[in-house]
Amino acid sequence: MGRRTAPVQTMNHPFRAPNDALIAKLESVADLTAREREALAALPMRAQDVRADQDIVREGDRPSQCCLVVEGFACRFKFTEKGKRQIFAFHTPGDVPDLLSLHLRTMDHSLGTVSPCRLAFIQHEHLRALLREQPRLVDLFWRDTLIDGSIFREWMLGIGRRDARTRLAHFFCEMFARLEAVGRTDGGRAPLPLTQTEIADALGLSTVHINRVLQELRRDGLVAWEDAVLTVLDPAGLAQAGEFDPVYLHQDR
Amino acid sequence: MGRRTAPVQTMNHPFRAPNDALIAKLESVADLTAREREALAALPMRAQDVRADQDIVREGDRPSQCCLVVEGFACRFKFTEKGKRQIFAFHTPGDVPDLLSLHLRTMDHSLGTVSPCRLAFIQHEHLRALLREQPRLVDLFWRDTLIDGSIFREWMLGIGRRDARTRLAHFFCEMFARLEAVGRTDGGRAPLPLTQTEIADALGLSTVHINRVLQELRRDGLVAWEDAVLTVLDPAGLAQAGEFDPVYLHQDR
DNA sequence: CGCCTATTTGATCTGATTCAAACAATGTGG
DNA sequence: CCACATTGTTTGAATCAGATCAAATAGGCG
Repeated sequence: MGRRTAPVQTMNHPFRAPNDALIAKLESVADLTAREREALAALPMRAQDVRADQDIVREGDRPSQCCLVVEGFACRFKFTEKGKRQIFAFHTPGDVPDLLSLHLRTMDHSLGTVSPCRLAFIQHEHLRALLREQPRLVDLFWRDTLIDGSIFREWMLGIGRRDARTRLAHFFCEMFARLEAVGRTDGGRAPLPLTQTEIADALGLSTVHINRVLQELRRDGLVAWEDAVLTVLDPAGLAQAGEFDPVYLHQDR
Repeated sequence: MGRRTAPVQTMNHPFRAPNDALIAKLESVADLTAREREALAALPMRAQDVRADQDIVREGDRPSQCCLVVEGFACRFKFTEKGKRQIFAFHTPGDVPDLLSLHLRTMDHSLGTVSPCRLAFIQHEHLRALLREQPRLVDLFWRDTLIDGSIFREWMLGIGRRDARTRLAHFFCEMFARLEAVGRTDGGRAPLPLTQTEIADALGLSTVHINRVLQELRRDGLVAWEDAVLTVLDPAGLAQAGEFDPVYLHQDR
């Protein structure tokens, strides 16, 4: 249904420089000093538009740069030997999904676009220089890595121990909460330019089953989701259906 | 079968001071300078023996200290609202499973012992002082967090997309590889003081099913596992059965 | 118009769960 | 030292959530 038609721009916030996306994200995590903001604004990066479904970095690669998502949605994933895909995370503007390549030589999974994206690439050397100059940013990035891990655990809990309906409801809650935290929502609406197959691969289910469960959530008046836009119709009901408790997102600081 | 009988000591390596467990772990990750080693040896910590199945930190807690595993096995877990448990990780000597509490105020999951353990508690303030004094250690710990995340992703892939037999074989491979990396194996043997229920909770399966699949792996001559000791009888066969590729453990440096 | 991708529906199958009970090993108190 | 409780493992039978297979529908787009 035309999800690929979704423009690079993901609902409001047209950033001038790609650096602004990173600064905004970090400011949602902690207060930045003027000096830190300056240093981040001066961080050299090369912006590039990429269409949907393109690999950015592949399992086994040894990158010398990191990738900042400026606009659009990206995801991290890996295939089973039998060819089944598991998506580990969806990433939104301001995220640096492969920050790990700064400390882990070889990629243990792949990174790709899900919607058309504007990306910005940052050389490791520049990132290292920045962190040497502004050591407190190390703590911020480290903290971000920790939150990343917390989200992985929550997904694991869902995949391992919750039924399909709960999992999907929880997923919608999480995506909405995360997008809200970076100012990408509009009332009860949030951009969600994904296919049902991608959600299935993220939740460890089949596309067919996602479809059926999705109809259930719609029928129960909890959500609407069309034209790449998720609308949460009944926040409390959805949270209850998804056993959603946002503590694990650590948005408090 | 008497796993609770397992002594606090987990196969060789009786550490003198608890600090040595931490130093040994970090040295398996990177070379330490003499100064770093000294600083780590001087890190104040309070050792304590704890019996099996005890909670150390609970979801919702706001710890002011971290916990180092000196001997024994610990695990991190969380319950579903319906009371189902998912275990996210097993931790072995040298690990600091709740290092995240240094940067995330409230625990989003619990930490407990699985076997009798010797633990050592380190006040956040002391850890912070150490990292201020030896900034390179921040990178080591951050790297450790990243590897933690990588392991979470691999578990997610298994739970979401691999069948029970593959999952269990993979699990045995991983535990063996990790224990080997910290010098806790003896030929093809490694301590594994877990119950089938704990493995089930880690792999998102039922105890009954773990039992049946385990019998399969035994019948096929891939592993033996008795008296809390895992014996890998056919490393290549087990790795193949588990689709095991250790890249994600990032043991190379 | 015709192609491609995504969604939807129906029918069937199966890996894994659940329930229930037996069995085995260890530890405990009298 | 035995009776008994406790915890963990094993087995069998019934059931089910979700997968798989197959095909129809529906938009968007060159």
